Amino acid sequence: MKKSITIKELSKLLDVSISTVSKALNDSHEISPATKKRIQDTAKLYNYKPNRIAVHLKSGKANTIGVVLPSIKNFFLARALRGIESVIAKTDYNIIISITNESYEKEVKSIQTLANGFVDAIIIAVSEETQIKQDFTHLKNVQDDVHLLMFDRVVQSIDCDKVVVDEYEAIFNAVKELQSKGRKNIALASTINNLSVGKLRTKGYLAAIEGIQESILIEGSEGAVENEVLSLIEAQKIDAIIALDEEASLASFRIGKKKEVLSNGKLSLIGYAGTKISEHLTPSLTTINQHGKRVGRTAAELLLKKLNKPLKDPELLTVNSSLYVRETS
Amino acid sequence: MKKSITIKELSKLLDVSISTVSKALNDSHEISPATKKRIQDTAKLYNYKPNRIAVHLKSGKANTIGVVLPSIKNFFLARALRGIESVIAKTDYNIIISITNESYEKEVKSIQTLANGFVDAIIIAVSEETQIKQDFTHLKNVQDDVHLLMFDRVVQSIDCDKVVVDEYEAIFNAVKELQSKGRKNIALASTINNLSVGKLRTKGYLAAIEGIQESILIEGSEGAVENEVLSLIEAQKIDAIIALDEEASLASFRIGKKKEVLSNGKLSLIGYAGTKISEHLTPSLTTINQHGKRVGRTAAELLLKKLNKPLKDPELLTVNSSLYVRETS
DNA sequence: CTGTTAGCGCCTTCAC
DNA sequence: GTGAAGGCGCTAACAG
Repeated sequence: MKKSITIKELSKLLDVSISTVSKALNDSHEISPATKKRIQDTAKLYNYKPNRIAVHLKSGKANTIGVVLPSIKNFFLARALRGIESVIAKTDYNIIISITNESYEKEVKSIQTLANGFVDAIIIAVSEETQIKQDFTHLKNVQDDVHLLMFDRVVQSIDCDKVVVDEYEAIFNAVKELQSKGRKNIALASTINNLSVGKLRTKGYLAAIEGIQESILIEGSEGAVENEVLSLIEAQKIDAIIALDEEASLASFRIGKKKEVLSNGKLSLIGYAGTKISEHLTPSLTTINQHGKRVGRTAAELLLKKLNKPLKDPELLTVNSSLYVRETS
Repeated sequence: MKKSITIKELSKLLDVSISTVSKALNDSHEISPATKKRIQDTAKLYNYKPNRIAVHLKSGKANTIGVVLPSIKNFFLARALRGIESVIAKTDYNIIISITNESYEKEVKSIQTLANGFVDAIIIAVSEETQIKQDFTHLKNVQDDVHLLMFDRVVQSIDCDKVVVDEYEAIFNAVKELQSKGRKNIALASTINNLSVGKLRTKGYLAAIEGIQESILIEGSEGAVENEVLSLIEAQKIDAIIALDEEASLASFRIGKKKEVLSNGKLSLIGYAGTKISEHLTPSLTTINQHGKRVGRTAAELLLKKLNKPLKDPELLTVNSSLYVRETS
């Protein structure tokens, strides 16, 4: 930790002015080739690197994009992150990630850390706690400082660019698919009824069963879902489950497997889960795939576009999901 | 994006000096309660927030720790990250994460982004490509600017704080465990023979079979491992596999399952994989658990300690892993 | 109690 | 072709 050399020190060393060094290092035409070389050489020798903080303060541009995620355990968010990265990597922007662990407080802190100078723009998927609390002032305020883009977990009342998934339609279609196969008692299992996306999916389910069957809602913690699924199966009240998230999907799967109704066609199960685990389950799990990577790419591309011409109105882009039919349906 | 208000603007607005505003906002005792309130009130009104970049440039302290990870798909690294966060969250440091996707180039870029002013310290697990390339100059140089701590994927030749897992012993013990159960033809499957940790694990394996059996090394891509496992099983050349990473574990699992040797005791399998998937496999997978979260916590705690008194010599801490015996062994 | 000044590291007119 | 000066937003002596 001997601290990098500065332009000032370099100027003293070479007995030239600070501005000469600066210009030489920026390859200005105002400096003679001779001194330019002399300066650049010693700069290299001393391993000079411009202090980004100073450059940033001076230029007012961070050249950095902040990505705020509630979790990275979440396979969808992890894929979305990769999508974002794959796009940003081709530009001269840097990416900085902050994880909120679904906490409101951490989200506020993250946003403030990033916004006040660190980054030019923020891509965020709002945390669960924030969506429960319904307090979005930190998100509103941050728009003063940086360009804001939300994806997946989106706040309606905030006017900014957004990229979402066709939650409603995806579930609606999945239910229709089950119905077309003769399923008449389709339950919905969810541990994410606090999330905007969870609510949208539930609406899609309700719309699809409208006039066909009564709704069977299984909501709560992973354990609660397990218990309720168990009693519903034992009472033979259901012949299919749509699970809205990985926890609910695996909980339903475990019970279905234990009760031996998954392989013999007594119970269909469509869930949300990562490809790897879905394929390795026995029987393998039919899932709704939200194309996280594409969502991330779309978000990053939209952001870059807006960063270039910030004038335009906010946009809302939707990425369609698709059903990956495997053995449980 | 109307740009946050600055102290200067505030001072003009209130017709006091810049430093008075600064002091008032920092709750200095030098300022009279009356003006202090007046200033703080209008600051709040205009939603003033200090520009962190300027504070940072001034103080020379970023109050931020950078975490550089090769991947977040990797369950161990994801858990380690959570461990790091859980410790840092209790301090007033912020965390900033950068993902290298196992790329040397991205690692260099990440380090440079972070080091030149952004952060006070860097916690890194080196990327695969870097370990193949064996070019560590960027890591050596960065030590001029920030405190460096490596974990898991560690570079021997660099003198810094390190937190590692007992790779050698863990495998050694796992092999001994298999041998004690009568296994005589234990193969090693790995897609990570490029990594330092992979090499260490292989050494542990070789030491454990020394004088007992010939080594059976299955190395390469996930597909290559699949093929080789298949032919070894068909030739009845092996009765156990130790797989060094999730890909090799799942590849071995798939083949073992397909050939129906996993449930009837013909083939034992010990792997590395996340708890969730390991438990959901049928049969469930015996794994070596490296306690990623504890590794992360240990790393963060060590770093904080060093950040307080930077004088002391680098330390090397080891976190022991444990065997989670499930159905495949 | 309030204000002036200097400076963090860099870049950028504007003089010379 | 080179250098001096000012300023990005903020803090911290030091004066008053």
